[in-house]
Parts: sequence; C-alpha cells; structure tokens
Amino acid sequence: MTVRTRFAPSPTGGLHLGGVRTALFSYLFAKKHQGKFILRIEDTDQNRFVEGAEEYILNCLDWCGISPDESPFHQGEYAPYRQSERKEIYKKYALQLVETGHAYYAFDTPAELEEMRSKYKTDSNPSPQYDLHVRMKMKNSLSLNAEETQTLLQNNTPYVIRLLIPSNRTIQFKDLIRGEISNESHLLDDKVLLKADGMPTYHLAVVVDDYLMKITHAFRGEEWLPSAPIHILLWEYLGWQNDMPQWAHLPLILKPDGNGKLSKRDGERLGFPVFAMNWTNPETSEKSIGFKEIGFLPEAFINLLALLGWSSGLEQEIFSKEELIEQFAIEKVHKGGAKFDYEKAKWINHEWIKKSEPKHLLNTVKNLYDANQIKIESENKLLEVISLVKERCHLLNDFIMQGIYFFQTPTTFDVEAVKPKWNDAKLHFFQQLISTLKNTEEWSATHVETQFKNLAADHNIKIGELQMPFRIMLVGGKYGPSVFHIAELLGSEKTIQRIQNLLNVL
RNA sequence: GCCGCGUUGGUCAAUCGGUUAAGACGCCUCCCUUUCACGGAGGAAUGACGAGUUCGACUCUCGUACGUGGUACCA
Repeated sequence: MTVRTRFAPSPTGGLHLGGVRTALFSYLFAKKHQGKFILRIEDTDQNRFVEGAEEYILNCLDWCGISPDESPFHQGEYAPYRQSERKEIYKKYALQLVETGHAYYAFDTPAELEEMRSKYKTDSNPSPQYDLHVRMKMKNSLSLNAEETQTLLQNNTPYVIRLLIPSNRTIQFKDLIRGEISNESHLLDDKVLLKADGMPTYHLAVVVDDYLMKITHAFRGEEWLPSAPIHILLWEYLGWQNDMPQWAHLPLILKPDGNGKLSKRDGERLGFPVFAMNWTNPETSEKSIGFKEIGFLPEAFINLLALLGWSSGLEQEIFSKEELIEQFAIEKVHKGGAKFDYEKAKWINHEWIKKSEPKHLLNTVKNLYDANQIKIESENKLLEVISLVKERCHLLNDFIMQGIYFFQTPTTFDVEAVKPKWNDAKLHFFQQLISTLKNTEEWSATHVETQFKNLAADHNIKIGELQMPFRIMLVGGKYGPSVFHIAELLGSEKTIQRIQNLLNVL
C-alpha cells in the first residue's frame, strides 16, 4: 500500500507556522515511506473565501521545499482537489447516510437554533447541544412524520443533514501520537454534515475525501481531537472502516509568553513573524510579515519547525530536509504543546547561514541588495563579501548592514568611538599611512597589516589604539570582520579615500 | 459547566523501572579577539502535587492541581 498523506488547509488567509508544521510532518512522513503528499483545499465555507489565499499557500509550500505531488495546481488521478468543486460528491454520501438511518434532515432556522440554545442554557450547561436531549423537540425528520418531512422538502424548505449520534456507545481509536483515545457517544452532538447551501461541513468532507483520495495517514492539529469520534463514526457508517487512515493529532504550537495557541497577534505583539511568507489581507490591506521576508532560509525554517514537537533523540539539531526525511519518526512526536522560541529560531537560521556555501546565498543576497538599492560591482565581489561576513548574520537581512560598506562609502561615522582618544600623533600616523599605502604595489590583507604595524612601531603607537579608528574609517561603525581583510577587499583606492574622508571630519 | 488532551530547568528537549536526570537556545563568568561576531572552557537552572504498585519510580496506576483544546449550517 502506498502511503498517502494530505495537508488540507482552508484558504482563509496567511499560512500559520502551525499549518506549515502540519504540512511538513505530513510531507516528511510520506517521503520517508516513498509515498505521496497531497494538498487539498478545504474551501467549503464560502463566507470565508479569501482571494489569492490558495496560490499563496502553494507558494509557501514551494518555498519551504515541500511541494505537493497532487494539488489543485498539479492535478492527479483524484482530482478535483478543491472541495468546492466536489459539492455533488458529498451530497450523495449525505443522502446515503439518511437512507441508512445514520443521518436525518433538519429544518431548524438559525434563529430557532439560537432560541433552543438560550432556552436550555443553564449555569451547569452553558452551551446546550443539538443532541439526544433536544433532537426530538426540534424540527427534523425524526420528530416530524414522513408526510410532514416530504412536504417541507417538496416546498424547498432550507434544510441541513445532521448525523444521528447513537446514544450509548464508547468510541475508541488509536492515535499514532497519543495512543488509545476514548469518547462516550452520548456526549456528542448531532453535527451538521451538509449545510443549507449544499456544501458539506468539514466533518463530512474530510471523511469522504480522505476515503476517495486514499489517504493512509491523516495528520492534523490537536484542536481536531474532540471531533475525531464524529469522524470515526462516519467512517463506520459509510462502510469504509477498513480503509480509515491512521490518525495523528499534532501538539499545538503555543505562544512564547503566557499560554495558549500562538496567533498572528502574538507575533505582532512580540515582534516576530507567524506566517511563512508575507501576507496582505485583500479586504483590509492589512500586511503581515513572513519568515521568508524577515530573512529566514527555507532550510532553516523547516528545520526549526521540525524541532517544534519532534525530536530525533540524537544530539544533532541542524537537519537538512533529506536528513529530516530520514530521521523523522512519528513515535518521536510529542504529546504536549511547545512554546515558540524566536531566539532559538534565529539561532537555527544563523547556523544555516554559516554552513551555507556563499554561492547558495548569492541570489538571495543579490535580490536583497537590489531591493535596497545597493549596487554591486560584480558577483565575485559579492561572493567574497558573503563569505567574509556570513558568520555574523543571524537573518539574511543582516547582510545589508554587514556588507553595505563594501559597496558604498559610509556616510556616517561613529566618531564617538574615535574622538575621545584622538590626538595629533594618530593624525600623523594616518597621514603617513596614506602615503605608505599609495606606494604599495602589493595589496593583500597580510601586506596591509604588515605596513600598518611597521608604521605603528615607527610612530611608537600601540596597534590596538589605531585599529579602531581605521575600522571606523572603512566601515563607519564598530563592527565587521578583521579590518585588514576589509581593506583587502575594498582595494587600495577606496581604502585610502576612506582614511582621508574621516581625517577631514575629525 | 461538560468532554478530550497534556504537564522534565526561563524555552526546546533526552530518558522508554535502576543515570551524578543528556544535549541545545537564552543567561552569567572566563579565554581568544583591543570592533561585532565566530570559536573554546566553565557556571546557575529541571521531573506540578499527593497516594499507590515495586527491592527500586521522571518513567506504571489512581486522585488533585494547573494548563490547553473542543463544546457553530468555521475549519
């Protein structure tokens, strides 16, 4: 049997960290078993449809390197992969359930449902359900006689189809992560299967599609655990229980401070992204920053996601996608939720930047520079800059500050780092240095360093006293790699020019 | 309220009945470096609580507490 997993988001907005992790685990599991990973769009709520969200989700998966084998954009033998295009299929099965006595028509209007809820609401039962206690008091094909039901149906009275929950059953199933889960059926409510607009609810759609698409392992967030018994029942009533996928309910990703599910708002509040990529809500024009745009490498992003709720058991923490596929084991997924730690996320990105070949970073950095109007003379020079500064870049955007002075003359100088200790002796040293460097034929870090040191000795000034001013001249600030390496890459002309620049200011 | 699920340092986590309870992030100290980093050495810091089972419990059982999810014609 071929392993088939699916990621089934609803296209309602930006793709959340937790969503990408669900996709990632599904992908890793499928690939580990030479299986297929499917993207299915769960757009059964027409009120929540958001323009562009589908393409955006696919783009995010592509960027992460976990592209689906089948999706609305790839097509495959189980198309369509968009639930809104499978409307008729669900209806057929809903009717089948009515015929077999496991579901029924309900004609209650939203107002009547509201009325029911307020009527039966008590302190000890703040949210009454449409269940065995009230169903016979409502307007449905169970409480009405056959003629009444027929009449309503013939008059095109809006109706939903509800699942008839048995009164006294213990519903058990085995979750791959949590083991045996058990629920009592009398606590469940008669969930709507088919809505009045003819669309299925998630409950019906997920079962029908997982069956039709031959899904073997279903990964989803822990928030689905309470409705799992509904799905188990549906698999059984539809006569498919032998084909039911194995369930795996993933732990939640929690906010760093306090408790609760990590939300978009938490990211805004605490200053980190929650979405994989930039997302602009087309209705409100509200923009949310993504991991990609804030400067994460996709390798680092999936690495950090993998470590949220899963651990290899090894001491290794940095994993390539291939290593993740190899190491991933569902048994090693945690039960408890994990708080998101942005500091650690940045550390992982930093590790990835450090270990990346400059060539691998070239295009990304080049695009970054283009976007920031930093002109580079050549790719080769940029390559050298990247390899010189990458170990001090935690986010890709750090390449701007760490590399810009190689391409643009600093316009501001941290004079405070120089001025307090500045004196004529140092002024003379640098004046002398300019002429010395002008006459230098060989230009390399070691050569400049030798010249610099010899001259310092001649002037009887400690070299340490002179390096900082030199750095400020070349860089503008107190950061960057060895000054002599900077000078080497800059070339003699620019180096000399920059010394003169600061001398003019001081 | 009810139901489900969970609980090892600040955070991520190893351990699958017997360990001085790993490792990582972050934090602190020191070394390297007269920049910022990187790297290296060290440090502080952990089994929610209470019963049981057992020769022996972080590991198994039960209870309590706490947290979290669900309780929609949303997914």
